[in-house]
Amino acid sequence: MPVPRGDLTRSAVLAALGTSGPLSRTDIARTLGVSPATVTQIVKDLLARGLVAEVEHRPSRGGRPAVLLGLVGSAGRALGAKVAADHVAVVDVRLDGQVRQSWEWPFDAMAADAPDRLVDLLRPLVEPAGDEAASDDDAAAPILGIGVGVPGAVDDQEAGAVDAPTLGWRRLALGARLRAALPAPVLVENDVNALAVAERLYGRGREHRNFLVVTIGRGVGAGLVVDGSVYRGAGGGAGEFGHFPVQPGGPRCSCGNTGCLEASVGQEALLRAAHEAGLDAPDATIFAAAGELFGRGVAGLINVMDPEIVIVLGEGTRAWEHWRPGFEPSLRAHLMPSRRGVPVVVESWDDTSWALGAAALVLATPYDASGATGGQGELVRARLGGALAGDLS
Amino acid sequence: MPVPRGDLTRSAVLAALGTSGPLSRTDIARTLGVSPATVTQIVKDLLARGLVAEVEHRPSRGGRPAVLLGLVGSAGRALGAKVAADHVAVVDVRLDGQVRQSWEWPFDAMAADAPDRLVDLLRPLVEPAGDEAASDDDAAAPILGIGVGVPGAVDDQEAGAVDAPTLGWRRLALGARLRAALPAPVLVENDVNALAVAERLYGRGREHRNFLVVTIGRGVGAGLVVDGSVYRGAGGGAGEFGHFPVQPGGPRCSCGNTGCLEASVGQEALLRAAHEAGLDAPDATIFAAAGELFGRGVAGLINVMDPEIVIVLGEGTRAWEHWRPGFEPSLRAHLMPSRRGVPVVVESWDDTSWALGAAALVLATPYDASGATGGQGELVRARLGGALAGDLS
DNA sequence: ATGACTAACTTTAGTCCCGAAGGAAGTGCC
DNA sequence: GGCACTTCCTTCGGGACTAAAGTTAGTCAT
Repeated sequence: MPVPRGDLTRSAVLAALGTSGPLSRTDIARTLGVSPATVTQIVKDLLARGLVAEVEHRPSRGGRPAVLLGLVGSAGRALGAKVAADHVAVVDVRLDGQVRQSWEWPFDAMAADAPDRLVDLLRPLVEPAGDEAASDDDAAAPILGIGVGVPGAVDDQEAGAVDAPTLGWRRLALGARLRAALPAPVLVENDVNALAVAERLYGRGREHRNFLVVTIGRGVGAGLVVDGSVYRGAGGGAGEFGHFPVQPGGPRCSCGNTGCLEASVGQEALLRAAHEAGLDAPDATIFAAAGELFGRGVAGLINVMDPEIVIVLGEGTRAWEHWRPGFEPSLRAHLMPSRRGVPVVVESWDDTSWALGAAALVLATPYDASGATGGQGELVRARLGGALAGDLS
Repeated sequence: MPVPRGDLTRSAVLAALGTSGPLSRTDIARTLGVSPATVTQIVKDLLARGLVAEVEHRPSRGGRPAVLLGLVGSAGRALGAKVAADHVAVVDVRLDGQVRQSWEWPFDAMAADAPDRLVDLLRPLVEPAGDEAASDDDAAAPILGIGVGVPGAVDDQEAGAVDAPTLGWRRLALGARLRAALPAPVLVENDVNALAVAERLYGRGREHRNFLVVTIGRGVGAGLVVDGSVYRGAGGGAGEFGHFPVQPGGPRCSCGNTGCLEASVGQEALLRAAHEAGLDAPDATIFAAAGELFGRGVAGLINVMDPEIVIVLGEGTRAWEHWRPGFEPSLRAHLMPSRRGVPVVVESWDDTSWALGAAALVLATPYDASGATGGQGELVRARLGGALAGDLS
């Protein structure tokens, strides 16, 4: 069923290589649903530009052996920044997803000049001091763009206007501010959605077109991946799982309502519960109660979204053994029968994960067919295409 | 941002005309994001086939007047059938959405030969007795296909395997059975999803690409429209809103769990509550409690999906004045601040609505770019394209 | 080795759609 | 009427992708 997809095929080829490891031309044609002829053409161009390379020859099983193609990791890199209320984490990632370097700085998001401070942090990374630039081979790789993950709703990636109550940001045009001050495309997105993109590119999501990413930590969030791409909703607010009403008459939430999931199982809620019980840290009882609510919420989400898999991430997963006893039974008890088989996996987590997600926004752009990234996405693509071998038209 | 869409552009043109009334060629080009040149080409072909016609000339406002194009309603028709536990409702609908005729028959879905009985009901409609065939001009219009809406999950429209506990159907290959016995393409789909398609084609959904359809009646359901098309989930089960856990420790549901929305606010639950209170019919108190739960559930859905609008449908809406007092305050109390503006509209409802939704499955097929309808969709398209003017290739 | 077979590519002729430029059909002003 | 102006539509050359038919490079039996 040939469904042409415009100039995006070139990006799709990069996507296939970026997400599914080395592939032969025929593999690519098959996975993209594109004709082998087209792949030949496009690969010819990509080889000339130095974006892909012939990696090895897969031994034949009775036919001409396949030539495996791979992305040239050093052909580009991206910066990813995760903005939290009190700090900023940044990573520098190669095109193939390998982390080159990471940083973390204290940051006061509430400050009036927070956007300018963010620029101050990022600018040196985009324009390294000329002297030490040559110290690393990869440093020569062009920066394709900067991804910024924020804990809030972003109206669209093009405009980059952020509503993030926990950062004290209200309709802040972060995208425009950063773009004006930094010499690279900037993509701003909700932090959980960014994680979902990363998961789709490099994680379990590679094998699934419909899945959910759920995070626990300071807040509670969800990323909805629908037909292979992240669903942003009408106003970029899809996946606001933190304000799922799970507890009638529950505690008041920062959003003003009562009974929100986040108000009961967010980090702050757990600490408050511990404090009220006269403890230093949440104990098993507190975690069990939180796990019970979280399990019910996730079950509701699974029932209504019918995903192939659910991936649990976030700082909270470090204490997962405490969550599990409450979570598992509650989840199973509220899943409808036909959803019982949906795997809910908890993945490992480290401090750079959020920032890596933000970087994935940029690295996924060449592969993005939905056009959600708008003009900035075009810029990223242009940098990737033009930077190495110049204009080969 | 030109994104070619393959041979589907022809379908997209029909879609635009079918959903947005008469349009000029330029209008079509604009709404589809396609070049005027392409529209000219395609329209030329469609005119030759008799699928569209030049309707009138829109007076100019200082330029060449636009020639408005419209669908030729009599170019095709579709049957839509809604299967319920105790009856089947069927409609015969023209290409432009106008209902030609409707029927309703008692039906025992639990019977072992239910699929055969359904065939018996539908066959005469597809193969009308030759004598009276000429009585109606439209009867000459080819039947493009038969849409069947069922209250359950359908794995995919191509296979048409149905899981519908309320009908006693478990992995019933309804699609295959009907296709083997009826001389027309058959599309089987969840009834609420079918309604969502109809709403997208003919209702409020015309102006929205992201919205929710929520139904109340015997059961509770939801249809999720994401980026313009109905999201079916991994196993066709997306939108199973009836098993949203809203009431910890609530009544036991037919699915085996407790606290499901449907177990508290479905028709049966309301009648039982009335009976337990010694009443003939649910009173204000019962409706208020149900409305409260329903409002909370809908709020959760809105918070997590971020739709542009929510449309409430189903038999239950006939008694909406009883639901509202419980529903409205609960909904507003649980919506997060940035969702307060999302309109929740209750639409009028009549007995043919479900069946009309099923018919919309077929009528939307020519417009469907997602490929969800598979081979049957191709057949529908072939009938539409080939039937009138023959093969013009 | 020599062919039979298989699978991975490549070439070729053709289709679909686009951008750019131009023709067509009106209004409004002199 | 004549001329500018606006908007709608069409024609034309070109790029992207395809299907179908080759070509290449291996394995496997004889």
